[in-house]
Amino acid sequence: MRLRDENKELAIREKALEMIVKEGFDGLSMQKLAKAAGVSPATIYIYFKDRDDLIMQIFETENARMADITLDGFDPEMHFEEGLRIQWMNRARYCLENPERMHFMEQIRYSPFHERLQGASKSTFIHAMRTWAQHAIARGELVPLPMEVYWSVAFAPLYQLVKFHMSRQGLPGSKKFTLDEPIMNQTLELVIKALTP
Amino acid sequence: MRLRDENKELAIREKALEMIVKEGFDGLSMQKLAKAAGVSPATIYIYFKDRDDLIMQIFETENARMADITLDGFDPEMHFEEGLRIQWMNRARYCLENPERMHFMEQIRYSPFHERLQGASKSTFIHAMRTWAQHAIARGELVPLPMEVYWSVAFAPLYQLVKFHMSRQGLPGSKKFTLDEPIMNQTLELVIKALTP
DNA sequence: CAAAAATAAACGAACGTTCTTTTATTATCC
DNA sequence: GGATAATAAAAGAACGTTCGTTTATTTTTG
Repeated sequence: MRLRDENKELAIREKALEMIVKEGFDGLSMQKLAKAAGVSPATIYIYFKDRDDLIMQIFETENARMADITLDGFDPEMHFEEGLRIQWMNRARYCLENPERMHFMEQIRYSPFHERLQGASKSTFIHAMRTWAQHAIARGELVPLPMEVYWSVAFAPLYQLVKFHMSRQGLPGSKKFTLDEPIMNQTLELVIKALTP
Repeated sequence: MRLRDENKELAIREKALEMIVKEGFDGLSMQKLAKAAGVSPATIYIYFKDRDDLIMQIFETENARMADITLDGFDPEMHFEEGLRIQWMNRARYCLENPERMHFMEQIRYSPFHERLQGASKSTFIHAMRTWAQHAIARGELVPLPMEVYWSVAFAPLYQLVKFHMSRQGLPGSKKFTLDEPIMNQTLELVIKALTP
């Protein structure tokens, strides 16, 4: 029996992600992907059921990677401000060090694929975030809010900053925008001001 | 000479938008679109140069519509809080009344199409926003900030709320989330707290 | 009737996927 | 321990279909 060459699967995954980011979903064709990854089209179907399965599997992998990085050094028992700061740093690190993967995730998130994947998301991650917020509220470090309101204020500004950074031009008419640590801290202070009693 | 039937062009645009929202970019085929719009495939090419041109023209139209609604009742000379409140209401109104169009815009915004369209965006809109913010800073109603930081805190939370609303489920594990006026005001208050001195 | 809109039909190219064959690797046997 | 059978990976070529677009023709209307 012949063993699978895991480099092949990896090459397929990486090239597929790259093609989607560069050319969008209609830019990902199985034959072009096979050529780019240096395999036969049929080989792709050894590792993945079909085109959709390929895309979904890549998404799952990236989702897990993102969750891992986000929770690095984080503890749900942390004080609110410390936890928020760690999460911002972790998320920013992921986004800035993996711009291509980040772009892929966003493209999925706003495509019809996403609703097919909603249920599969890691609930342990969400659970950790939820208990952390609840503890912070109980300790009086965070104003009591519906989770969605809290989440929107706490993290959406960060992702908007990342988007400005990745578009390499900020708002039209501005000079180029770079998301550095002073900018991030400045924004984080505003968010903390909004969320602490 | 025969005149163009503007209903045909409209039908093409509407059906194209609908198909992209429902099935993504690879779900938009010219032949299926022609059938859906009740015209011949060749007719589409009377109104649009090619597939890309069709998508871009729809985007331009929707962009203009969005900017119009956003600026409804808005004046760059307004006080900061009043201006922000009007903009939030306008944007929310657009998003909630046109979920399909909103979804289309987001799909474009996160696709490779978007970078081809960056330059074409309405600069009068951005200009109005910029002078409004600058006046507010001069009057001491708004803390001085880089435009990107300000924008991220001022509007990103609203769009995140809209996204929760449109996904019809909020955060995993929560009950269904509906963006109503109390929720919006509550979030807006937090944002104002962050941005005012 | 002139001219542009609108169509039906067709073009080659590219699509996702599969069929058939070959290649590489492990386990088995003498 | 070398030959060989067994098996799955991998490849190449091809499948029928659908793609975006165009051509040739007809229909409509100023």
